[in-house]
Amino acid sequence: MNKSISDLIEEFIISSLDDDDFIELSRNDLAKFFACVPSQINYVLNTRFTPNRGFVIESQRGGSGYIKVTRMQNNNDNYLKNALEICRQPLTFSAGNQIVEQLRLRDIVTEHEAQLIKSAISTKALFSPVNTGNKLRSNILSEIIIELMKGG
Amino acid sequence: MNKSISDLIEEFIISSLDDDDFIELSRNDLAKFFACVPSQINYVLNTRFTPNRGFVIESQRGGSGYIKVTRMQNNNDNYLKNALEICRQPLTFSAGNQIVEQLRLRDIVTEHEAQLIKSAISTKALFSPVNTGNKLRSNILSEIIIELMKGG
DNA sequence: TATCATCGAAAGTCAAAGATAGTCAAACCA
DNA sequence: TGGTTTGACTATCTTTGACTTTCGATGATA
Repeated sequence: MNKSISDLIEEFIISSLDDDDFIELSRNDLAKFFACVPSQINYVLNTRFTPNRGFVIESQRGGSGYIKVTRMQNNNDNYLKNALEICRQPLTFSAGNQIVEQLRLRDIVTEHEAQLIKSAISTKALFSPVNTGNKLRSNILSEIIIELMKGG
Repeated sequence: MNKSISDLIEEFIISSLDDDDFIELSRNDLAKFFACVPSQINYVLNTRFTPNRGFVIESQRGGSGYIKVTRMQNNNDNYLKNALEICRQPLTFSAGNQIVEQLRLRDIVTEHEAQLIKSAISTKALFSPVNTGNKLRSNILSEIIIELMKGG
């Protein structure tokens, strides 16, 4: 089989993950190493290192920027996979809550964590006349903080 | 990870705050020590030693000028009230994150909880072409589940 | 001696330049 | 025809430097 550059880049990243659960790369260096354009690194990450396949990508731009690839440890958990699938559809408050309760029952989250998540997805948190991302964020954080104020 | 000069300056200041609740520095001396221009010190202070992160900066110009960095230590109840106040305004991702980091620093939430909250208010979670509440809810839950899949 | 002008030594501001990474669509190829 | 490759354009974070503001010290003068 003739491997594409993308295949080689994929292999390189996967073998780098042998030792640790995550690696940090420089997009530009990696592109130079494989003699490709930098955006091809993004292509590989977007097509092969998805949450579905058990990876999480984080990055930072600017001076001393980086791309961090993390291998998930729990991505084989069938319930989580399933829940993620369900979350591709819109969820009512009640449906969302049921998922959170399942997470709790299976001990994937603590009681406290479950409460926080419920606050984050409560109708009140997600309601806003002006639905800008930033306003939603402050709404959600407000509800979480109110939950935290309950003490514990 | 390749640290930027700004990262190093941040670390230096934070470790200087290990012993005391405040330090006084000379902007010029610090700049010389890190072989950078003086205004880079301001950059670090403005981006990393913000009130949201729990620091107060005072300074004096002129002959015997100085910069004083103080670590805030009001109690957690006050902090929560204060944070709730801040949340009445829209928050950028970075501003939201700083609040979550404070919650962590003050041991109001665990590391795991902090990660979950960050997922909930991430740009990706709050982005949706159709900003209905239900769609947002499933977005947020997706990001949280992906975070849970990372394991730990 | 009291006051005031001046000067030098800080720190502050802000915008441009530099260094990364991200997006997206066209072109390419198997 | 669908997955790859490319590159132009964009977004974000850092570094730099020219210009501004403030403060204390010093010296001149009434």
